[in-house]
Amino acid sequence: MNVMNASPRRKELTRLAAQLFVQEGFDRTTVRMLAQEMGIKSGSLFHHFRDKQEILAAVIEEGTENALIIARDALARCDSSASARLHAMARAHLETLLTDRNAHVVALYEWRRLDTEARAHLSHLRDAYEALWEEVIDEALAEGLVHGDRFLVSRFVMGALNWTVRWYDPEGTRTPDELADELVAMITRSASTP
Amino acid sequence: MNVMNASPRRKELTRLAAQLFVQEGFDRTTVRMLAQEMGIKSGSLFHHFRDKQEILAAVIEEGTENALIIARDALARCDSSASARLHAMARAHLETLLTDRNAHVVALYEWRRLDTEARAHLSHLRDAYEALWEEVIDEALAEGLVHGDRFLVSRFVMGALNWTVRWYDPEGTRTPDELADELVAMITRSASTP
DNA sequence: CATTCACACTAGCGCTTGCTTGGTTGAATG
DNA sequence: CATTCAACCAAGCAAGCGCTAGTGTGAATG
Repeated sequence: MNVMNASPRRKELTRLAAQLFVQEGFDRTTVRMLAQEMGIKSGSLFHHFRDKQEILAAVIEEGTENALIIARDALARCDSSASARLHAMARAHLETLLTDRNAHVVALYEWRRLDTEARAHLSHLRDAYEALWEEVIDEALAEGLVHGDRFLVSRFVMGALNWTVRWYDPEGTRTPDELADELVAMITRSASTP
Repeated sequence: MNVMNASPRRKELTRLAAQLFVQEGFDRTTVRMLAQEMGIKSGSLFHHFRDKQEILAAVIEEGTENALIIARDALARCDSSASARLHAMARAHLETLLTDRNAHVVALYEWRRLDTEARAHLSHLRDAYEALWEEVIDEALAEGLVHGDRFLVSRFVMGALNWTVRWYDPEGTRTPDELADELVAMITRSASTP
């Protein structure tokens, strides 16, 4: 069994697992289905993962780590104005959500299937990500770009963005960036949409 | 087996099932757990419901029907201004979401576990509800209360509201009505929060 | 050339699952 | 008082579940 997530084989298996978990749900995805999708027999699966739970944890960990990296990167390379940072954060959020879609859908829907230890570990990652949001929201509040309670605003914004996985059509006319900008415009006083 | 949802016994069983589905998730809730919670044996369950799927459908149907009733009622009894109707709709949404919480959490999380027929039937109910929202949003757009695309705005608003089931604490200081008003204020140009 | 190692296989154990079957109640109905 | 009927129970079947044990590879390592 591999301990690190780093093994390239394991990373590929994790990606496949994410896809199946989205299609069928975690509980309905059997180890035999996972194995078949991976082109191996069900027993061989446990060479890469201790148990089924660990596959779920690997999927969610991957997704959340990617989200953190992309968000930090976006914030680092953008303008330092509150508006620019707000736009960058919203765009980064949708970018991860919609490109790394499978992993995030799993994280949103199957979080409760994690056992206590995995949940504790992954909570830290998620908290780090949410802290980024609250930071950016704080700056927007300070500049009067948006109004309201910092906690509430960040929850509302993340809710609106996360909900997109339910209805957004990548084949449609709107790009994720446009979507993000529209949301920011909606909660921002100065912007206008003719 | 009862065909109608109307049997009082069945309604009570549905309520209990909703609670268990929230605690454990649909797939992890066994018919034996359901039966025990209901104070009967597992076999007796199938006198009330054709199969496990039908219990899930009953839970979601109940919740969605209630949401429709409450929303229509709220719209009927409120002022006819776009602002009043927007507030009423948001408040109604959170009221159902948080009082009939179990059923709605199940609807949000376990929708995909429904089979094709049940999903088709319940989709109509849900569409009727969402149509109410788009109507109210349309009026708000027409009066210049909010700006943007009708489709996008309604999705963003519903996302922000539905997301509350993940973090809202009924024991906390904020009432659902305050929450709803805060969200409306956030997307509304004229309001201000000192 | 011997050893190790990652990776895969076969076979199946022990348990739980949703659901069925056939029968028993106790109250309401004609 | 015979009949009906919703509601329940006891017992269990067939299928599927996660996971384990033991073994076989071919490539890399010493």
